[in-house]
Amino acid sequence: MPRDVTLHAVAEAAGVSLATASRALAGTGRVSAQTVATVRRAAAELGYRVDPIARALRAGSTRIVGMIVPVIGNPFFAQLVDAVEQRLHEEGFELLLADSHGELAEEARRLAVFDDRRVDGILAVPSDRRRSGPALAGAGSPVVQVDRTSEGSATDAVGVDNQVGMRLALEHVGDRGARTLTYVGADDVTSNGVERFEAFSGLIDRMPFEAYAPIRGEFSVASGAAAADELVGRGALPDAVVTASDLIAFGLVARLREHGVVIPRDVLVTGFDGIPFAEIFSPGLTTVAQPVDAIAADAIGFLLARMRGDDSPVRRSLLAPTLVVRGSTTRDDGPVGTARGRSGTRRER
Amino acid sequence: MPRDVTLHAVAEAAGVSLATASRALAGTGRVSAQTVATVRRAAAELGYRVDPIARALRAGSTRIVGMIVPVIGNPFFAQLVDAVEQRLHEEGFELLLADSHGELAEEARRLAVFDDRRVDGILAVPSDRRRSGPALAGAGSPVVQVDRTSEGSATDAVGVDNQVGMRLALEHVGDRGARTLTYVGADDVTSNGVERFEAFSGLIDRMPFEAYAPIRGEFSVASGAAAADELVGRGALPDAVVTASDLIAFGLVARLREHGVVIPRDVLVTGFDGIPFAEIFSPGLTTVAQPVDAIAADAIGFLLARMRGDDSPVRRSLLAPTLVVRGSTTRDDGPVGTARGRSGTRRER
DNA sequence: CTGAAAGCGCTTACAG
DNA sequence: CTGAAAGCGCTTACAG
Repeated sequence: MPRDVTLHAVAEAAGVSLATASRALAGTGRVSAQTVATVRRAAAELGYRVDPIARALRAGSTRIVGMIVPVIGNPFFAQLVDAVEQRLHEEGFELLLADSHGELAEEARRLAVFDDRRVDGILAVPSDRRRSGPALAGAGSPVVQVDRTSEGSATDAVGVDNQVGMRLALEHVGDRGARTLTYVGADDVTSNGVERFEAFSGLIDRMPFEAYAPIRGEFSVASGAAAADELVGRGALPDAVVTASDLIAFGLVARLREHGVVIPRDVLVTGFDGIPFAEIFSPGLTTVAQPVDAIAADAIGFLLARMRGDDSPVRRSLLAPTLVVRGSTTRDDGPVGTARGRSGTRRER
Repeated sequence: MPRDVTLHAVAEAAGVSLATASRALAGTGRVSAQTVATVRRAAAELGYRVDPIARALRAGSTRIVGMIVPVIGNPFFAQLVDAVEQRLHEEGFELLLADSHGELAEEARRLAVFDDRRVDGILAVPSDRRRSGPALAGAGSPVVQVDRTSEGSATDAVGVDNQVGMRLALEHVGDRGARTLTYVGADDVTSNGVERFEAFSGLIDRMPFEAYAPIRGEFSVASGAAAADELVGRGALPDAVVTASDLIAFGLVARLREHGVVIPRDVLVTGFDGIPFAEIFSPGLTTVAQPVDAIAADAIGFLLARMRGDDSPVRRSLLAPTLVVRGSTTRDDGPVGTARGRSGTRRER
């Protein structure tokens, strides 16, 4: 369908040329205040809205930002997309959303489409720490990596400070009396998988804990459930399990329950992310909550700056998370430890 | 940044005109097989990809579908967006996502942007049954309403069969021995709020239940929690609470627990939607699961047909949900009812 | 079957 | 400060 009211109509109504009308509306170039007023009035009366397609073809800017996430079905990414969409819209941009489903090839394909579509910028949650780099580096518009990073693509990045997060979780379970710990997290495919594990490992050496062999899989409920089986199979349970995501913690707790292990009575459990569901989970999940809105704001701030041509050195913003304490680490009968000693309670199903 | 390889370059390499190159690539018009092959080879060698912006300006089609949801943070909509994005991509379309945050004005604004952007079609989850109509009816491209419907906009619609869903829930709790029921759902602002309530009301008259006064708020955890307070305040609890969404059920169960009411021992509870979280909730939530993939597929099917010019009568597709039985309605000690009689167990906090 | 030309609706040097 | 003109990269009548 043809446009109803074009710039041509506005120019005609205002009695000026197409060029002047364009400049008056855009507020660019030297145009008399008088002319600007006349043109703007005409545009308003006619209900003129610039055609983004024509502008994009000519000016090269689409005012669209592409965002690619591993999977929108993960509540954490849903929260992130929500925050991003809102802020982007405030800035006058639209969001083109793509889901890589964690697949590298799909990710590359979607990034290529972003290029074809001439998005002005890209927000990417890379699917693979070591292999997402090339596709990101090859993008035709500025890229900001969000939540996760990949090697080999020197772009701005915004994410949570995993070091701080892990320390919060560890100090908390320590305060609650835990002495033996098991880490349940994700493998080395993602930066968060690596960083959270390394943060845990580094901190544990300087703290009065005994750490059992870590279990590493994926950021998923299923993976947490598998970890529960593994833990129970080992025999002695730790005082606490520190996980790398809320989904993992959910799966872990749910499966431990089936094994007859009661949280927090038998084991303390912490999550990571702070998704809304952690609050209504039973028991409420103590978790390291990410400042999602701040992450979105910073990421978009970086992206807008790059889009304006900012060529300052690449920067990485690490935002501090906060600990939200709930039932999964708090028991009515006070801190664990003294009462239970260092050996975990063994529960058979 | 200027395009690297344009149609012009392809035409030159193939030794044909721009027009012929365009037709050969599009597979439109009469072009000799020989020419088509030559042009396609040249395009492949040069790595040519059509510029969607230029094509859109000229041809009017963007191959972008806009989708507006009340809030992507709601796991049900996240699931829906996930399914839609996947299918749309299979069909060669991109997804422009907008979030109305349940506000009518925002919804209208986002729909206007979709028009400006010349999306080829719109998938909408209307925020208001009675007031979203005009904005939808005024859209410049085909619209399919998904999950919810609004009055006054005669568009295709796809959603779950609420009648079937409610019947599944009611028959199930009946089988489990419940005789007294309370409905906890959403108000009249959305079509699902109305339909689920009316389905409940209509069915209850023909079934051997005694229904207590319904409680209606929003499709949210907070609303479910408030309903729990209300229920407990009334004194006698029903044998079962049938809710209109999983989020409501979560809030309800979590708050009832704080009041000392144990599910399913004291009250059976059912949800609606079938979001992934229902499975790991404790107790697992028995819920009416929506066929999300089928809903997405149907919606996109309708939309594509309209985009192709199909002008058959407006149709509405109602997809049957299925019941997923979990712990919130199943107790080890068998059906309720006989043991507990018709009066609900009263629990004080 | 193929090509020359117009044109989608803007923006932006280039003149004046 | 303002206008005439070119052109972004395609598609599509219109001729032939």
